[in-house]
Formats: sequence, structure tokens, C-alpha cells
Amino acid sequence: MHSMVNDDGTMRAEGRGAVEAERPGIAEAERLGASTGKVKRRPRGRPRSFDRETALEKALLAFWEHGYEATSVSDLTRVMDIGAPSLYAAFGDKRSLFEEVVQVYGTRYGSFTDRALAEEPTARAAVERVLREAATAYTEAGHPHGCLVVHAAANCSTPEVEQSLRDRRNANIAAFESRIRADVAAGVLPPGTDAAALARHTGAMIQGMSQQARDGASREELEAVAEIAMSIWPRTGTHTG
Amino acid sequence: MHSMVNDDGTMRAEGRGAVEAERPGIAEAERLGASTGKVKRRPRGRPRSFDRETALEKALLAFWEHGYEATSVSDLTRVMDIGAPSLYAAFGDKRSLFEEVVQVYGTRYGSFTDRALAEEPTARAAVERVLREAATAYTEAGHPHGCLVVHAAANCSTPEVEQSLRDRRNANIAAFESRIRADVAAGVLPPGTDAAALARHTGAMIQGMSQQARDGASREELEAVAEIAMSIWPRTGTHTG
DNA sequence: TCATTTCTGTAGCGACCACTAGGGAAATGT
DNA sequence: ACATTTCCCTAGTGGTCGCTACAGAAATGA
Repeated sequence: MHSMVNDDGTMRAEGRGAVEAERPGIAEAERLGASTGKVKRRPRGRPRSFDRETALEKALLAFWEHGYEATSVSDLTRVMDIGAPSLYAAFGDKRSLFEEVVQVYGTRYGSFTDRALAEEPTARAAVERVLREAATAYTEAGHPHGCLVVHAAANCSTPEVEQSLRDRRNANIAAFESRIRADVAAGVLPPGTDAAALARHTGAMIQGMSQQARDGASREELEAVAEIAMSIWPRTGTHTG
Repeated sequence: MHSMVNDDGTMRAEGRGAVEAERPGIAEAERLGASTGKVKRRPRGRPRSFDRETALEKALLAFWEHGYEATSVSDLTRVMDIGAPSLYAAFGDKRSLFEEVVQVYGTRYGSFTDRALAEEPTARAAVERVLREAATAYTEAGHPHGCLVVHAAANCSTPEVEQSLRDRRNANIAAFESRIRADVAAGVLPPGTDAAALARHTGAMIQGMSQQARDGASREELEAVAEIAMSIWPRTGTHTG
């Protein structure tokens, strides 16, 4: 009973013309390809009655807050405001939906690490920015606290799902390590620097901060933690120590 | 079908004497009060056929590995090797069993923080010992990696359970903070020290190291992380800086 | 108008969840 | 021997899980 249904449970039986004019929005905009300019032929049959991206975002927030397993398909259909068959038709099964959610999360909320590593001149500056932005991102209003990648597959009885997020976490640490190694090779960091340990320390800090955010820490408190954590870095500028 | 049951599913109908001699161990030892010397009257009816502590330890390991919700009562009865009614009779419901497990975990596996805070002369020494012992404890063979208190109630749809472990985590951080504050007051740490932030940093490190242990980090790797983390502390001995 | 295609809601699948009634079995005290 | 107490096993309870068969509704092209 979402829409288009009267209180007595029967479908509306208005004239065709009136129904056509009632919801021209979604498929119409997609046909015109408004932003991309790509002209997409409207598919043959009945178009779906909900916006796929909006529904996906709702699923993202639900998974973020409660995790993969604690979020039931029933929960999902409720917050997405669609029926179960529509969910399965549009997103495959629950696991596929979660994978898509993780991907969207990565580009939408979890990209600050990649951006910092790409844009900052040194590993240290990148890590400092990552920790500072994590303090903000993990406590922002409008979405659950902490990091979906850290928490959403904890205690998950589907090993593939748990492993998939674990891989993402470890890949992040590997990215830190290679960036640090590059700075060591370039003489920005001292030759004896243990890049692996430094990278793992950074990963542990991020994950610990995420847990702290879930446990109620504020942005200011996490920023103070981040600042303390940054004091481990050797005090070198761009010259070898 | 655990014991005392034949392959055809019928109960054994041997002579009374033989049955009595078959399992004298558990209740007998309890009656004698072997270690404590306390003489405990054997209770009136049929004694339970399993050792309560052993079963509790099995439940502890199961909850530790899979978390509160992902560990089903069916899982528990299997690893504890008892029937569901026996579990409910001996431990109450699933939540009571988990609470008891958490308590046992605290005294059995998670007491190194309290011990370090009580025994070490300075906050810094205590934290250093905590991080070092965490590196060992979180990667020990014979039990799941990481900390039960950190992970077992993640994504838990029973808010009270989740909150209960959250309270334990935050209580640990509060303990760090008051210990640090004491050192600041005593002049062991500089007057400007931000005790709250330092304590939260320590908590985040522990939680991050626990996550790392779950993600496959070795003891040596965690020790390296701990050593790096200790470099944030002001370089003072027992004299004011 | 009409066949075709696709979506949507209903209604329910088998499996598992936490939990328990009830009866027989095994200990007790007398 | 016998009543009493307590435990354990069998066999379920109602509820929720992820998922889907089916039929009608709403779009298409001809």
C-alpha cells in the first residue's frame, strides 16, 4: 500500500489520460537524458514507479546504520517504500543490493582517503587530512555515524560479505603503505621508517575513530584524537632527517 | 542426541547401580567442595549432566567469534553439547547467557586493562602495558582474535545489548582519563595535558588494534603499531616537564 | 484496438529464529 | 519401596528470515 492504491485496497480506475498525466516525471527525465545528453530510449513495458537512485540511497542509509545482516529485506522494502518483488527486480538479491550500496558509499562518502592520497604532497599531509576529514565525516548529521566499511559487515554470517569489506579496509592500509614508501624513497621521510607499521597505525586510528564515533564521540573530540595521533610522525619537512 | 541415548533413539535401561557408577564426577566434586572447602549440599533432584562452566566457556567462544546476534541458540546448543531446555534452565534466555559470558570474559580475558592501571606506576606505563598486552591477547591462538567487548554487539538489533558493551568501552576510556588526570595532578604529566583526548586516543588505538587483529594482523604487527602509538606521550620521566 | 512487455501487489514458500510444554528419566529423602 | 524433585529429550509454538509464483495493472509498438 504505497501509492496509487485507494484505502479500500483497490487500484484506481481513472481514465487512461489522467493516469498518464499523473506521473510523467521519472521515466520522462530519463528518456530525455537531461544531464548527460545521452538519448535513452524508454524501455518497452511498464516503467518502474520509483526512482532507483533514491531507493538505493535509502538502502544505503539503512545498511549503514544497522549493518548487512541486521537490515532485513522487510526493513529495506519499508524504508525504500517499494514491494519486495520490485526490490528483487531492480537490485537482484539482498547481497547484490548491498554490494551496490558499498560501491555508492565508496564514491559518495568514503572517497576522502583516495582524494587525500592523490592530492596532498606528502604521506604525512595526506594522513593528516584523512584523519581530520574522518573526524568530520564520521560525525556528520544526516547519516549514521562512523564508517560503513568498518562496521556494516561485522559479525556477518555470510563470509563473502565480511571478506569483501575486510578487503577494502586492508586495501586502504596498503595504499597508505605505498604512499609512505614513496616518501621514504624520495627522502621526505627518514630511511629507517617502518612504512607498514605506520600505515597500519593509520588504519587502526581510522577504525578506532569510527568506533568512537559510533560510541558517541563528537567531531571536536575526534579532531583532538586525530591531532594527538599526528604527533607520531617524524618532524621532517621536505628534507631528509 | 548427545549421550545416554542409543542409536535407535531409546534411552538406556540398564540397572540402577551401573548407571550410578557411570557419571559420578561432576556433582560429586561439587559436593565435596574440593578447592574451596565449602561443603555444598547436593541439591535434591536429578543433577545436570553437563559441567556448567565448561558449557559457559564454549558459549563464550561462540559469542566471541560470531557476535551476539549471529550466534543462534541452535549454534549454542551444538557447541555446548546440550539441549535447548537445558540451556534455558541453566542460563535463562539467550541474553542472560550473553551477559554472563561478557562477565566471564571480563575477568578471564579482558582484565589486563584494569590490572595495568592498578599496578603500573604511571598512566603512560599503564597504557604502554595495555597496548602491548592487547597485541598479544588479540592474536592469541585458542580463541577468536580481537576483543569481544568491541565486536560482539556490533550491528545488534537489541539496543540494550549494544549499549551494555558500549558502556564497558566508554568506562574503560573514563578509567584511562582519570588515571591520566591523576598523573597531571601529581606533576608526572605536563599541566597542559588534555587528559580526555589522550584517553580517547588510547581507546581508539585499542579498538583499532582489535579491528586489525580481526582483519588478520599478527602479534608483531600490532606490537609495532603499539610502539608507534606510544610515541605520542610527552617525554617526561617521573619529573615535571 | 490489441498483443506484448514489464512492473507491482498479494500471498505464501521452506528454513530458521528464540523459546517452551509435557512426559519420561534419574537423582533425592524417607 | 516410594513420593518428590529436578533434569533432559521430543516435538513442537508463533514469528521472522530471504525470496518468489502468480495475476493484474500500466506502459509499449503495430
